[in-house]
Amino acid sequence: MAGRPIDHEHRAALLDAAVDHATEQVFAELSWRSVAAALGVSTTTLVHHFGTKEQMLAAILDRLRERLIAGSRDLAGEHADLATTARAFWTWSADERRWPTLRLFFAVYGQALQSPDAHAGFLGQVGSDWTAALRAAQGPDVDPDLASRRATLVVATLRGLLLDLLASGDRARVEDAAEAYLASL
Amino acid sequence: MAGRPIDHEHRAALLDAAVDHATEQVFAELSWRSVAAALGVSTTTLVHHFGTKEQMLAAILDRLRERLIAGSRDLAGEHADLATTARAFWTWSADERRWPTLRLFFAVYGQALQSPDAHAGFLGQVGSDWTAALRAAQGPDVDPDLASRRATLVVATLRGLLLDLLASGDRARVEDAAEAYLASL
DNA sequence: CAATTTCTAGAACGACTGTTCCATGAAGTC
DNA sequence: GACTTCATGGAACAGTCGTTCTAGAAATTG
Repeated sequence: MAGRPIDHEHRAALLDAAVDHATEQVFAELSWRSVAAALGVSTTTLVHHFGTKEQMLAAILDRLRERLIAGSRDLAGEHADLATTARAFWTWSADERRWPTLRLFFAVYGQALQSPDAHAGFLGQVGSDWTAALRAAQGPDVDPDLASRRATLVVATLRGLLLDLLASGDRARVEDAAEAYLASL
Repeated sequence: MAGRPIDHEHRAALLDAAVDHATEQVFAELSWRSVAAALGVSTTTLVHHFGTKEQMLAAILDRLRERLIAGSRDLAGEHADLATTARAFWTWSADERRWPTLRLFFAVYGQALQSPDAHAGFLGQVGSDWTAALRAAQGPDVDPDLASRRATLVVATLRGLLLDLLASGDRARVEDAAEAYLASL
C-alpha cells in the first residue's frame, strides 16, 4: 500500500531556510525562482512542498511570527511586571541581530495594511500577541480597561521607537528616548 | 525655434491622479499599465512625462510626502506648544479620510526598510519632518537633548498608535489609549 | 522482485512586466 | 504656409512571473 513516506522534517528545514532568505530580501520581490535558487533546489520542489506561492508566503509568515513571539516571550520572566516586560522586549528588539527579521516584519505589516485579505491572519495575530503579554504582566487585579489601555500604549511606543531605529539607524537618539521612557514606567 | 510648450500643469495633474490611484492600490503592485488605465491614458504618455517607472514612483512619493507634511502642518498653530501640536497631529491622523494615504505611507515605509537605496529620500525625510516640528514646538529655551528626546518619543508613540489603529481598526481601544496619552502631556 | 508513493528536475505555457520604436496629431514660432 | 517641439497611442520587444506537464530517481510495502 504505502509508498515512500512524507518527509516532514525536510519541509520544515526548507521553510526555515526560506524564512532566512526572506529576511535578507525584499519581501515583495520574493518569487519561486529566487527562493529556489537561494535554497539550492528547483522551483518544482518548492511547489511540491508548499502548493501555491500564496501558501508558501503564508507558511513563511507563520514561521516568522513564531520566531518573533518565541524570541520575546522567553526573555520576559514568569512573574515580571509591566516595566520589566517592556524593558525585556525593547532589549531584545534593539539587538542588531534581530533587525533583518524585524525589517521583514514591518515590510509585511505595511503591505498587509493595503491588502488585508492577503495576510489577514498575520495582521490580526501579531497585533494581539504582544498586547496580550503586556496586559497579563499587569496582574489580574488591575482594571481591565486600564490594563488594556496601558498595554496598547506601551506596545505602540516601543513599536514606534523600533520603527524609528530601523529607519534612521540613529542608535544614540532612539536608545536615549527609549531609556527615558522605560525609566518612567 | 521653439515648438509646442511643455505642459507642466498637465504633468502635475497626472501626478496628483497617480497619487490618488496609489492610495487605493497595493503599492508593490503598481505598474505602468495599471496607473495608465486608472488615469485614462496610455503607458506611453506616462513614460513621456515621468521617464522610468522608478522615477515615477519617486515623483509619487515626493507628492505623497508633501501631502502628509502640508496636511499636518496647517493644523498646528503658529505658537502651539508640544501637547497642542501632538494633539493636532493625532486628530488629523485619526480621521478616516486620511487612512488610505497613511496606509500607503506605512506600506512604502516598510518596503523602504528592506531596500533603503530605493526610497532613501523618503525614508530619511519623513523621519525628520515630524520630529523637527515637534522639537520646534517646545520653544528655543528647552535643552536641545531633552527636546530631541521628547520629540522622538512623541512621534514614536503617535506613530505606533496610528499603526495599531490602521491594522486593527479598533477605534475605541486605540483612541482611548491615545486620549490618555495626550492628556498626560 | 513488483507496486506504489514521494521527491526532484527540466521544459514549456500564457500572462504580465518595463521599455522602445514608429506614427500621428496638437501647439507653438518664423 | 513651413518648421519645430511636445503629446499621445499602438505595437512589439525581451524578460520574468506563477503554474503545469512530463519523466525519472528514491524510498517504502508486499
